[in-house]
Amino acid sequence: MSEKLTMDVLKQRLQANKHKLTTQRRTVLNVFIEHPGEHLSAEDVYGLLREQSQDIGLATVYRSLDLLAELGILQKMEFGDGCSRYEVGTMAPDEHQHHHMICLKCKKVFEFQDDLLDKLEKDIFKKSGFRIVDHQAIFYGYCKKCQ
Amino acid sequence: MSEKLTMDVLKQRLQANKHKLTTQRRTVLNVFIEHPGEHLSAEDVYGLLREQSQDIGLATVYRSLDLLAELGILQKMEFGDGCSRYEVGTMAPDEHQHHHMICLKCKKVFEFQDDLLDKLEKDIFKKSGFRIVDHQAIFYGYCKKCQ
DNA sequence: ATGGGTGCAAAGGTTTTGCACTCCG
DNA sequence: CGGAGTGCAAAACCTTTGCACCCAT
Repeated sequence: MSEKLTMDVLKQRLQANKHKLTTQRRTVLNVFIEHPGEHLSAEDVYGLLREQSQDIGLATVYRSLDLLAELGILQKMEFGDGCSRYEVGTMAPDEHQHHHMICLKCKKVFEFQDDLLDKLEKDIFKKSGFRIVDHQAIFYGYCKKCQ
Repeated sequence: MSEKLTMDVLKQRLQANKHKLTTQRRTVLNVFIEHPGEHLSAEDVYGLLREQSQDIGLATVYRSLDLLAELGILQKMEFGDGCSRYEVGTMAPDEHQHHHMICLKCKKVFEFQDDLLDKLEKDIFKKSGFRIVDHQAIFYGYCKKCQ
């Protein structure tokens, strides 16, 4: 069962880990709530906040993204474009995952729902004893329009 | 059928793409032949070459790695540790893939043979029309020793 | 011989860090 | 209040680039 992402979740997880609920952390999370399904870099978040005339330092954006990822609220990912990107995580650990597909021509990011990787993870544990807690899968190719 | 990685493969692929076979490119490839199964960064390769008293510039290492990846000889990957890493690719495009598992405690990289992702790729194409040509899957967790 | 390749150093881009100041709990 | 969090600028990285020189073809 998925828990919806709200400011309460943030507050709750911050407190549980003895962190403070600051304006900046709330503002950063809010950007992700306002931009569902996007894969934002630190610079993206910083830019969006400055557009909203929100006063925040770039270093704080980096620190907030790190923390939110650590708390499991955001998921960090590398698309190989030179910067880390973040999106709202699945809140629930055993939920179906979505994977990312990047079109090599138009550079757009597509998503695909799937639970095949769950099966693969169980396989890996059975055969090697490696216990997986997270994963990242990126597929490169050509989207319907570009191929 | 897999083609073994040799200097001949390098020579052949360079010529096919109108590039020159230089000492530096041979030396870089040689590092990977001497270090099978490792995931080397540009700095790693540079360091290993300097240990061997091979005279090469860091920029050239970067350029060679880029080129070798472009030629399909090396595979570029991001483990999220701040730099790109490379390893010898599968030479054959439709061969079984191996995935990477990174232990969050000891930071070691483990590998796992599997062809489940082939199935997933076919699935994706069928359902979304996205044609996949490459992928990267990384699993984070705890290895047998560390959990 | 000639143009691609190299080495060096400088520049570029992303992320981290030191430190004084701020403000949440 | 006190210490975690912030902002700023500097530093730390990784990677790319400009340019003069070199050397495979």
